[in-house]
Amino acid sequence: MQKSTHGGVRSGAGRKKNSGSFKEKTKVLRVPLSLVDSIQHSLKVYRSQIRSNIELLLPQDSPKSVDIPIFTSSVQAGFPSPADDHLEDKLDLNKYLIQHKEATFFVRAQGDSMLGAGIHSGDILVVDKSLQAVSGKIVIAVVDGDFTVKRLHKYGGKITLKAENDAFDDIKISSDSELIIWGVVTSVIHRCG
Amino acid sequence: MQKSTHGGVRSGAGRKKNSGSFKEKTKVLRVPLSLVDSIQHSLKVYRSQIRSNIELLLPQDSPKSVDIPIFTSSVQAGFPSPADDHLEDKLDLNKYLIQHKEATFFVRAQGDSMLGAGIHSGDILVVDKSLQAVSGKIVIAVVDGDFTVKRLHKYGGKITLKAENDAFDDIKISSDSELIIWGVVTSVIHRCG
DNA sequence: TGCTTGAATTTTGTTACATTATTCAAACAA
DNA sequence: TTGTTTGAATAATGTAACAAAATTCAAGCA
Repeated sequence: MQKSTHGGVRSGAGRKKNSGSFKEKTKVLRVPLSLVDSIQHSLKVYRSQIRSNIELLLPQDSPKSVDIPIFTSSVQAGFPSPADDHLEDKLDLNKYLIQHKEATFFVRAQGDSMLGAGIHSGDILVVDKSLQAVSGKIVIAVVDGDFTVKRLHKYGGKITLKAENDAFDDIKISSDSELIIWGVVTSVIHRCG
Repeated sequence: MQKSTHGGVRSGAGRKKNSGSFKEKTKVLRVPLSLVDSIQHSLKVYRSQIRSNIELLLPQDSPKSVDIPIFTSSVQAGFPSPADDHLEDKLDLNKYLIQHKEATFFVRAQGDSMLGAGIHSGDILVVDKSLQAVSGKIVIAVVDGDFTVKRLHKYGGKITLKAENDAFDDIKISSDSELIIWGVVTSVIHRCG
């Protein structure tokens, strides 16, 4: 039997640090069983964000603690509550664009698949996670782990994510693909420059 | 040296199952460092809920919009016809009491410290977690791990949780006590029995 | 009868471990 | 030379194991 000689010392080889799905160190935590599912759901979404290189901007107000909301609506364990001072009567834009501060995020759009809907690459999308994702809305969705912005169509029990650009294909949601509606796009901020 | 004879078999002794702070089994999960803080914050709140034996009722999720006719006129000559589909003068209690469905919870009040504000023990409180906890609001707060319902007072940088009943003392928030504003009470449902 | 004590048992935060995934240069083939 | 294959090196990741702390309660004591 010929011994392969591919072997030998390979200094410099090996997996790189922070090459995991979170791109950072991890830690083990003990949590109650009833929260396991929702935490894991959140981790899955979080992973997708990172994988898709999504730039997530939280509504200004919580400057330092970048709290990614952990628990989605069905869980009662609380969100961090920013019980700050009140500012009031200023900056109408926030009030105008944001209905649910706790559920609103800004996402920078990538790609041109939604040009027809006025969404250019680089635009900032105002996303409300608390809105019902009804047919016809433009949604941020996670399909099989990948983030995408499309218009949601539900018809006859079939779900389709439609691109608003002929150069892009629609995404038909088959029964074995995984769809997570992450939020509904309520506004688009496009900067001319 | 006298050997104490307290020892010996003690069948039946030992810590009881599910006597931990979650009152259920736990599991270890590996999570990214950047989420550790917010998860632990949520766990702390969750623990407080359990410790205080809070009865948490989530808004009914899909009860098909419970429309109850409003009797606006002083003359209630007959019931409005249910066939009178075309809405407008109908009130959906859910819609009326709940502004942010994702952020709204019902909590059953315990104790009489807020009698003056019309909150009786056993009442159901509608709590909106997305509202700003400004001075003067009745809030659900977690003070050093304990749930409580009080009126929030901020004055000159000092925070006080005021009971609405002379038999109860106010809670002054010192700098080393921990205050988490859990939500703002928007309505009280009192059942006459 | 009531208080003290420590054995029994569980919780809980952390470490250890085994398996999997990833990376890359040496070895090989063209 | 240039590209491809291979497996050693290294890190991620889910789970098991562990130790320390917390809790419970009956035996022993006053």
